[in-house]
Amino acid sequence: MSYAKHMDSIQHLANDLRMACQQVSRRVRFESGSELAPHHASVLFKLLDGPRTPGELAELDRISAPSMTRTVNCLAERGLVDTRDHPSDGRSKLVVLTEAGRTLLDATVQARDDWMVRKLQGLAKDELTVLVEATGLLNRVLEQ
Amino acid sequence: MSYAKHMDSIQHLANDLRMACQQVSRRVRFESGSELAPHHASVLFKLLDGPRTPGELAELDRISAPSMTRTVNCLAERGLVDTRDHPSDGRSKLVVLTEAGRTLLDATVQARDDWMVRKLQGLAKDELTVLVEATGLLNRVLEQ
DNA sequence: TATTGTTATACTCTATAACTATA
DNA sequence: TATAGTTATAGAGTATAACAATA
Repeated sequence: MSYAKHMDSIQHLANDLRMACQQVSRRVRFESGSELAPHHASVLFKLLDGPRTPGELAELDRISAPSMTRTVNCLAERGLVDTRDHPSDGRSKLVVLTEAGRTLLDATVQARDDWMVRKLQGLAKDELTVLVEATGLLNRVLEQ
Repeated sequence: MSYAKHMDSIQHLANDLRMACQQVSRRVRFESGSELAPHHASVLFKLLDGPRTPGELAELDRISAPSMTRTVNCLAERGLVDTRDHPSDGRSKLVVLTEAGRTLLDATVQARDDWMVRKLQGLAKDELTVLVEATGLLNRVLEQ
């Protein structure tokens, strides 16, 4: 395979793989029937590892601080998060996942995974093996 | 491999693969620097194959007809689409991509593909082969 | 009478600017 | 003086309900 052709095939792969990933991402949201808006789910996910300040959450989701204030208030009213005083900075606070928040998040993850499992169920074992390897590769390139 | 273990591995794969696809989808949007909002890009993409009525566009993107009216008006003001009379239905119209719309869309696709190419560039040939096969499998399961 | 698209209106998420409290 | 978060206000995208024109 020539250098040029190799490059060309990378570009084709880049386009096809990107579009396939975007399709999966879009359809899992539409078709898994979540009760959780994307930006709400996104915040709750980030609280799984532990408490975060509103500022951290805003930066992680690339939205403004006032927008995150609103989102956190909304999640708190729904009982999905609580806020605590920050242990070392009196200006700040910590947002933590409640039991209800964790339960709803678990259900959301499960619904999305169920959708994906249904899609994968028709595949042969060697095809699943290819996807396992591909997932590892994707995670590796995403670290860049 | 037992049945139970096989099922378990499918669930793990489903979760890992879904999250990897969502990461790709999210990061390609954030990091490829598009001038085109997602819902605008989505409409322009659907016009690549040919003209569509506003109703068709609304249904394809799962938004209401009034929302699509607004989006089409906005795209028309930016010169990215034009509207024509529908040839056989006087109530309807056809939305068509302009030359400027096609140019911007091409640039958007190229920026996203370039992002993906950069991610893939460190991989070996056999790893790229795995991703080519995986892409085919993803497209197959997405047809379901 | 049913359907396509638009207008009227309202709600949500986003942003920037101005403000309060603390570092 | 700088920083974390909130409040005030506005813009954009979405929705439902009511309306116009055509099938």
